[in-house]
Amino acid sequence: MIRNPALREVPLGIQQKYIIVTCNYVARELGVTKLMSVTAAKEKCPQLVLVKGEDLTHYREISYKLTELLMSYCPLVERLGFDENFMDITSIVDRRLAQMSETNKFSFKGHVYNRLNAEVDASDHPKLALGSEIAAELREVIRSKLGLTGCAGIATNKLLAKLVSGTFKPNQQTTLLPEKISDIMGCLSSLRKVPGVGHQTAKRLLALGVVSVQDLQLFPLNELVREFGAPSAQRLKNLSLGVDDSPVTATGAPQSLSDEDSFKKMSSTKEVLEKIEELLSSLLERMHKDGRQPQTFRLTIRKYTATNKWFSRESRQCPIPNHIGQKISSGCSDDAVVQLVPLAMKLFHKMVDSSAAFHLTLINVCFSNLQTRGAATSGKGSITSFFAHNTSPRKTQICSSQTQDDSSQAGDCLCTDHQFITQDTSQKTETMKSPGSSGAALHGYKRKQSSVVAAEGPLPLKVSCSTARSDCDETNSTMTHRLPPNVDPEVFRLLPAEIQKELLSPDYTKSLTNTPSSSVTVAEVSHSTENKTLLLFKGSQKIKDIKEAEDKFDPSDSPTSVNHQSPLGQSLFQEEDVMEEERPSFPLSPDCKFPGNVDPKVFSELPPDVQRELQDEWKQQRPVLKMPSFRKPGKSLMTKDRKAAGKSKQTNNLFKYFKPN
DNA sequence: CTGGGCATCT
DNA sequence: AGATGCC
Repeated sequence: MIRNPALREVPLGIQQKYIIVTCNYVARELGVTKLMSVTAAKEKCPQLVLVKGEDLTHYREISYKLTELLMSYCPLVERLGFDENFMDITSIVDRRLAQMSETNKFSFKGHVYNRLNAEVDASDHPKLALGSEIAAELREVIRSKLGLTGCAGIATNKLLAKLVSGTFKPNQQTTLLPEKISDIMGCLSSLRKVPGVGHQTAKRLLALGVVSVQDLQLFPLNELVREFGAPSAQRLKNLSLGVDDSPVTATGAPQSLSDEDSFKKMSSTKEVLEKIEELLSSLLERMHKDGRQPQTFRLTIRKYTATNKWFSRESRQCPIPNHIGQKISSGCSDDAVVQLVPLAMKLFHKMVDSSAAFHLTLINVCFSNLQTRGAATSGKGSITSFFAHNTSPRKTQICSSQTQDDSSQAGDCLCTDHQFITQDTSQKTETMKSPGSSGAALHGYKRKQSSVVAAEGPLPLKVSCSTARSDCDETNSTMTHRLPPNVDPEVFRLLPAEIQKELLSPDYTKSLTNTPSSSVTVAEVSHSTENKTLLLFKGSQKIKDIKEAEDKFDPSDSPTSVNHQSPLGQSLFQEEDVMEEERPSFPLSPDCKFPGNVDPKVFSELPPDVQRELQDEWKQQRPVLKMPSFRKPGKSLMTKDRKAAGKSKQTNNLFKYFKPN
């Protein structure tokens, strides 16, 4: 509808193959629903206008624009699919609350679940009331800047925000008060309505006699544990009660890019090869725009079988040799296709015996293990990053609102190269996710290399972070006393700050297993307040021509200008700062022996065994410094620890050089 | 029971 | 690498 405003007034369906994947509200009023077959939809609504939607490019672009817009007001934005975003706006709420004078009056914007707005005393729920105001403001910004409308839910956790967001459907918002939690949970017509309870889970619950949400609320936990295991059992039970302690975690840039196509039948290798070429060339284009370098390639297929009709996909994956990876990120797409096709076919033949008949109904190509070029092979904990010329090792960053022993309430620390600007200079920012997700550049900024390489464990002290140097000083002066027993303090002091900090992180000090895995924890983000306010934006149908929207907002305005005018006030990002490219300041070495950012001189001075490890890694034979897929804060620490312990052999040997002889 | 993505857990 | 879940 944005691309063709005339479509706004007609019943419109978006078609992928034989399915209407979604449709506008005009069509819905005429009986068209999502996921309806094209024939059924045409029957119901002969005037239905169809637009092909297999190519997601436009949707993806708008989707990320929206996420980035939200992120400019608050970095804690978590994407859920292309059209939903969770936001933890606690910090904005608290700031407003603090700035508010006694005389200010509260009021809820939009609906309040199961209450008549007029009867609600907003001062009973000041934070949620402010949340509803912020939601209204954000929705207005989204409308004026992007031309999108949508719903929002305001509640005390993600589950509830999501559930309540849909209560008043097109383009409205609803706030859920704590005293209405049981109402909204009890109203759910089936367990399947609970986000997190999918088909399989619902089936298993049904086998236990659990049908409704109420059944689950009352079902004995120990029996649930028997079926699902303790963590899942507790999670399910919590969900049924409207309890959800999962934090909003900044999604950052995607961890994989893929492209796929489905079809009725494909049965020759020639067709397969051509399809793979086609998919690869479009995927490579996206990959190039992303700027990161994939380390892994995966091919997925779906075979037609009578018994296993439509589901069950199988896949094979392999590492991408470095010389090919370079071509991908440098934009030699044609070369890359040529090099990748044989790789893909190899994987294909691992799954399909082409001497016999076969019948495929889907092919998917995927790049994953995406590495930012500045960070070389192993973002955090990487030795390799310290070989870069001209680029000081990146600052670690972290930080949460309110760690346990953070004495100054507003003094949360952030360490990044781009400083995020806030009006309140004492207030810094939040956890970002991965190397490469540099705030404003989640998607498609070519060679937008984040300077954030490492996120690290919670340090129970403040770390000043304006420069690497002061970082280092601070570390030296305040932390050496916590060294593990087998570490020589002399050696320690000579290390770069990042390594120092990592050695001091709980993973090291606890187990000495030398894991490079990061240990950002859940706690900082989610335990910060008792009354977390979360927003969910859902759906978006457009109301205005995008051109109109741009007219309304002076296009010459820098993106920041709206922030100055907006009552939301302080954007955390100074656009110039964010957009400013950090040029890869090291040239790509013509010498293929080393990755482009490795100084041969430094390399030659390394101990032979470390040299060998690194070379092995570069050759992709033995990923000694295999980058742990970045762990989001907030997931099971158990899992992380187990992984770390189990993988200690694969991590680098740096640690042994600290044992004093 | 169809469609093109994504993520997380095992 | 598969299963599951979300949009």
